[in-house]
Amino acid sequence: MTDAFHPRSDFLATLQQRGFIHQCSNFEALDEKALSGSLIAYVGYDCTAPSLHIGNLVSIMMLHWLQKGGGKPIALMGGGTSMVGDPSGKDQTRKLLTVAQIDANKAGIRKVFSRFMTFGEGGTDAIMPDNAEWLAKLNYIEFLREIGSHLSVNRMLAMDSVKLRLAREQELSFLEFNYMCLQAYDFVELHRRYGCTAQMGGSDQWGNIIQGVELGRRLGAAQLFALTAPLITTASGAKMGKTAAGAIWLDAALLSPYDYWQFWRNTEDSDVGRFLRLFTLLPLDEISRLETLGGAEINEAKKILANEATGLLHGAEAAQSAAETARRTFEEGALAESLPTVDVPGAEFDAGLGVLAAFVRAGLVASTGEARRQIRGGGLRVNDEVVADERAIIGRDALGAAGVVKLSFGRKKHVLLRPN
RNA sequence: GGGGGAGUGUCCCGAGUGGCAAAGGGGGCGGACUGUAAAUCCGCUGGCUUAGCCUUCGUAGGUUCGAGUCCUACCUCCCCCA
Repeated sequence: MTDAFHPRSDFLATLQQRGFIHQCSNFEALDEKALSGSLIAYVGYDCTAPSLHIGNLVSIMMLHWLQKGGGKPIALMGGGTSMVGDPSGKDQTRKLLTVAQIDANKAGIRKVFSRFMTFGEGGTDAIMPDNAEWLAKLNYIEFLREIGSHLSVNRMLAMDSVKLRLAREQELSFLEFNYMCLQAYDFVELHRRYGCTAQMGGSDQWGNIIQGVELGRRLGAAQLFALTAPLITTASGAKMGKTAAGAIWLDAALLSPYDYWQFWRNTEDSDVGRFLRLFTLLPLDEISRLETLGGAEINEAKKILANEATGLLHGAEAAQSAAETARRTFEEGALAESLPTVDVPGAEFDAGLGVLAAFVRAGLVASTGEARRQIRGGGLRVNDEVVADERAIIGRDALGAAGVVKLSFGRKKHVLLRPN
């Protein structure tokens, strides 16, 4: 739908060229608004996990480009909506979170944003309100009269998120059903408070966002806009960032910069160009050059992707250090001391540490049973030697010059064990 | 309120008739091949002090040498009737 339209505003032009746009409620009018330089737009983030993950990165980048294009980004914390839980795209009701959990999650989530946009009091400075500010003190009857009277149940029942649940005969509680009402109200409230006129999000949010747009119109507010990004999958169709180890978290405490760098380094060939456009700030002509690299040369493009993406999130220094660790580990086969390290009491080394326990201790495998299986499959190595005997003992003699033992799980996951 | 059906390995789907650590997928992980890619092929995919032991089939009891499988009660969900 967007190919035919050529936005005049920097903001939309950039988003379009970089592949951020899936749907827009009114492309021309939004472009007009952005061109006038007064576009204020928001993305909502629920506090359902201790950190945001890579799936949230697309919308964060949208906020970044918004600010760069002269707009004002609002990163809305869903402290209030997290009390309810968004049923979109889910088959089952999510467990209700406690207030304490939500607060803890919120604390983990908010710190990411300052890396992607500038916060402050100025006209295009980003702000970060929390919808608990207005949702928590809502009066039920008042809400029903003021807002509920403008929301159509017929309309909501027709929404995909609801229709799918009903069609599959899966429970949809009244609580969850209200989520979209609250999100619609958020949009209107942000317009009242800050003059926000656009809401952005993933394509799964389209229905919820449109509810807000329509509510705004019925309440006689100014025209509101919906702008969604496509669901990002890998070329092989998998959802981004889903690995057995868990989600690709944006918080360094949950996923080290090194592992984050590795995630990007392992991008599929056919995704490199698309990901460079979405997840880095590199100029487009540079990206087109990089994506024409073929064969093994595309590895260079992947390194640049990893450097840029990691640099954005964790800083250039962390990115460089991750790149260096990877270079030594993979290209030289040398022992890089900056690999993730686990300390083990020296006494255990003196006594001799069983391989099985050692790998569990390093966090590379989940149980001794798994360690055993991996040994049978040839997947574990100590100091680059394949472990053949599950009864093997790691003692002080295994410590190399650097005073550490290198444990490897597969080709790519390495941990250093250090006695202390 | 009456009648019928369903809940299986804590990733998901899903066989399962008294001998079951439980078929088969998907997903994931590992190995081979490569370029730290994809595709392909192979292996693994409850826990432990692993010739063995322990814990799993909605929950709690019961029958039996032995129960995912049979019986009873309960919980949850779905369908039909009211």
